[in-house]
Amino acid sequence: MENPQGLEQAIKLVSDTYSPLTENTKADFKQAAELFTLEKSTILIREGEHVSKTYFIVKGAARAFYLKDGKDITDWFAFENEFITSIDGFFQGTPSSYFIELLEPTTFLEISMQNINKLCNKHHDFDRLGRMITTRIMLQLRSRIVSIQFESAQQKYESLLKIRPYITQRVPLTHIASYLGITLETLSRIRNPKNRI
Amino acid sequence: MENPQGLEQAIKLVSDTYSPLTENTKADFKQAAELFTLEKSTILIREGEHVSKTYFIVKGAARAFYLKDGKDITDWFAFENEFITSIDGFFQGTPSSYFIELLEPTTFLEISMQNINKLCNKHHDFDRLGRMITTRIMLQLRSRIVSIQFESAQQKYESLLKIRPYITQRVPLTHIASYLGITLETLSRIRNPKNRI
DNA sequence: CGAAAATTTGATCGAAGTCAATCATTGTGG
DNA sequence: CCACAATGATTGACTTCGATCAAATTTTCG
Repeated sequence: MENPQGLEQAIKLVSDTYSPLTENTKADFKQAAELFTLEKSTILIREGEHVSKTYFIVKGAARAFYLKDGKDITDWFAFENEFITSIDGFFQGTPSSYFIELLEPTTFLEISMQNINKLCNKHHDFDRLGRMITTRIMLQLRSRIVSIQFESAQQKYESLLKIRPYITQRVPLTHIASYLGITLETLSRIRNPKNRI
Repeated sequence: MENPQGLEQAIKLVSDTYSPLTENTKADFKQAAELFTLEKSTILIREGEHVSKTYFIVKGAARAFYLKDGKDITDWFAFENEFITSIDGFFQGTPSSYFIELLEPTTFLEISMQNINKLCNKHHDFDRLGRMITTRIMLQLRSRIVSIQFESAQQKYESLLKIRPYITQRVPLTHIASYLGITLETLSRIRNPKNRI
């Protein structure tokens, strides 16, 4: 609760981006959430932990990653106006298989599942907001599957650049490579114009 | 509306499977939905069409597929107690990139987006139901991405069998192969125990 | 029963992985 | 404030999994 003004603005952002909330709901939302600013590389969630919170990025960036045979695999990026959490832990109540890490100094809104449930029960429009958020994520996941499934490494990279043109300026290539399901070496070759036919 | 009893049971199934509905909401739901039984191979949605309806499978099976360079790619299966529609067309209002086809003689509940919106506006618990359904699909999509991303053809097939042990009895291998993002030939070799190391 | 559809099997090829070494950039402590 | 360690990215040689092309075989169903 570093800055109540900022929190109000963050809530307005959520409401404007996903689904409008009444002033009444926003007021309760404000009581239920907190705003933080933390430095780059901060780990918000660790593998194996119980996950009770989700994060909405106001300014900055974060990623979700997991370890597969010791290798760091990025599964999700979140930038301004997007949510991030350990999706399995948060929604299924199971221990997190993900880490959530800040990629930049980041200001974010934090809210617990418990408070979300309270708000959902009290306010129809907050439940609606939840539906809109999950719907949007569902659609993002779907198009990612289509992309992964039948695109070459090159095409996958280009598809990502279309959705997130700025990503290479903000995120190390290693994370982009593992997100795309290709190796760092392959990504490097793709990006090198000398290797074009 | 072949069988009003069946429709009532279908609605109970939805409510029991995803999120409880009050009797009042169920009554309105009943007015807004219809029950159909259609034969195998019926196409419910075609590519390019405007999509206004979603389907809940009571008995039977369906798949969503799209054409990529003329090839038939299965993107989604739905069996008993699951929903299916053209996810992009239905949620984004864009022309469908999918076909929806029945894989067996199938009894299903049909409801339009217009009626869903009406029910969502009128009943908080119906909005909640929508949130639960999209949340579940979101989680399914997530674990599918993990599976596609870093599993071998063999592992992907085994992962699918874990979730849907009966699938090979109900669905042609061609569709399973394209769903897994592998060729029919590779799937055939995987399934042949002679090819095991 | 016979045609069409579905599946299996075989031979070959290529995109991307692995392993390994080098080069570049960043940031921290002496 | 520079040095040098650590991290990040590039390049090269070789390998492999699964795709492709082609044909045979099995199953399904009118």
